[in-house]
Amino acid sequence: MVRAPCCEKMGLKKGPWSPEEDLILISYIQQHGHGNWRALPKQAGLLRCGKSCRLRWTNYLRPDIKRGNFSKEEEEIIIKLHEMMGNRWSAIAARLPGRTDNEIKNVWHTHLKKKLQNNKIFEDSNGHSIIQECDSKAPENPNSPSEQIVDSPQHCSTPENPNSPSEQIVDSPQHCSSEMSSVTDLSEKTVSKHEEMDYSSEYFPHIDETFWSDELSTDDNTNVQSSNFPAAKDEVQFGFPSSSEEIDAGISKVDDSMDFWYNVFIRAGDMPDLPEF
DNA sequence: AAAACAGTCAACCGCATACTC
DNA sequence: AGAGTATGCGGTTGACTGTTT
Repeated sequence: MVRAPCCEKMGLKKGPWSPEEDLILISYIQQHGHGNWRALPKQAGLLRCGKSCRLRWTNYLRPDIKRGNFSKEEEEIIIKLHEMMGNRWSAIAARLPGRTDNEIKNVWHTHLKKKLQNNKIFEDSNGHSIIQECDSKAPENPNSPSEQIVDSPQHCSTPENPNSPSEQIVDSPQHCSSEMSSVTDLSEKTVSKHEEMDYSSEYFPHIDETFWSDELSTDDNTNVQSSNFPAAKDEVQFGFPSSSEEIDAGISKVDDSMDFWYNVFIRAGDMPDLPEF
């Protein structure tokens, strides 16, 4: 299939976005929504490709994005979900309102992966997580009997791997308690392949079939008992639009959002003139 | 003080899939 | 049904910043 040319087109800007570009994009979407990303930059007067605009909007400018450091609870959720789903960042992001897949991916690679390593959880060559005793060193022989196969993303229940969850090698959520639980704690809860797991909602939200669908949007989390996700909805109530539908519909919440961004630019002393759309 | 190194994160790339005609 | 197009996604890159030497 022939792919349409995109950013390589001459004249299209790449690289970091300027505040002016940001405001133009925000302003345009506020007025017109983002029905067609490809047409958007031209109509908005941006020298960017649609893909770049979409990425900038979804990963940074979208007003329902929660900026700032991840809370411990959020980190725990990411770790748990990653154990279950592997690198399905968008699916993980769908469980963390206000966070983007890109952000979660970055956090995973920069903080959480290291955190897990510090807690002596290793991955062997097959992608299995291996927990090591707190006072011991990394396994020289990954097949040593003292190590336990805890989890492997490949073994998770996914549409591609239709085995029922009860048959999976999946780490129990309680292994990721607050403060990342000590390694001693982890090793005490040795997990073998056939050990019965506690999937009660006390530790983890109820998950139904649609959980595994990529199609879920962040505002469609009704199949998950969100009460188990601290810092979910309440923390992103700034009067910002909570869904793209609201934005598209031009609901008044968006105006609050614009006020927010205008203030940001004004404070920065960098308020550009907006073009007429 | 400055060079080297490490960490972080926004942005890009290319593939897969969904959608439209 | 199939070609063309749009969008979503995960992996990767590279610029920037902070820290160490």
